[in-house]
Amino acid sequence: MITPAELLCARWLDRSLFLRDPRYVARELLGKLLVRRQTGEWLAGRIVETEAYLGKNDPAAHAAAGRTPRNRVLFGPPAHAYVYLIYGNHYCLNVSCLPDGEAGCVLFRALQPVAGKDAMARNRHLDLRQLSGKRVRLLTSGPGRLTQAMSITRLQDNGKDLLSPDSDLILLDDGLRPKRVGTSKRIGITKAADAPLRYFIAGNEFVSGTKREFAICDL
DNA sequence: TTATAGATTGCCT
DNA sequence: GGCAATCTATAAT
Repeated sequence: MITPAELLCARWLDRSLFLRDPRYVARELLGKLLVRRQTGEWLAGRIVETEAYLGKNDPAAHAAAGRTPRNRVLFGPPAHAYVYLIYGNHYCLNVSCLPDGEAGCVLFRALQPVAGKDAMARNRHLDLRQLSGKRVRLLTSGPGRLTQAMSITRLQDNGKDLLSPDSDLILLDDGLRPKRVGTSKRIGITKAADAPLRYFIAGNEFVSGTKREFAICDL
């Protein structure tokens, strides 16, 4: 866990990072902080697992079908939140990449809680006292879990600039760098299922889908 | 207008 | 490991 003072010292990310290819951004975001600034308490999680979704050449990407009302954020300026409902139950959070007009994004698949754990547990309707050992993973391990923990919804958050000082949902860098990064196929998709576009901090207990095959990336 | 699949999760055996 | 829950974008009538 990190203190509110430490969070205030964390740096903003440079928007130019998000102009780059989602595969690069997905790796670069590992170790960074996703922060919900709400009155009373800040919630923050370290990004430990991501997936890259490309443009029209990636059949698994929402952008593959071209611009629609749902995916318009993907075609907009970089570093904005793309939030959508999946399976009628869960929200997924992505950040847009590449210049305005070009689609591409990174999906946030898992966070390690670093601040506001109590609020996260409340948002998840879980009792923190019962989350001993490996069960803490239930807080933020998985794309639907982390959005619920951070109370991210399409109505509230879709289209928000994640680098704006006015935003209540932002990305920060506290200087931590992952020691080892793993890569594997993306999880839960049927099209382009073999592309190795998932990235995670190797060994981190909040990473989802651990029993699958992976390789260690060069940093 | 109706049908279907989906970047998931949680509860069941 | 199997499968229901629950909504909606998109495809098929």
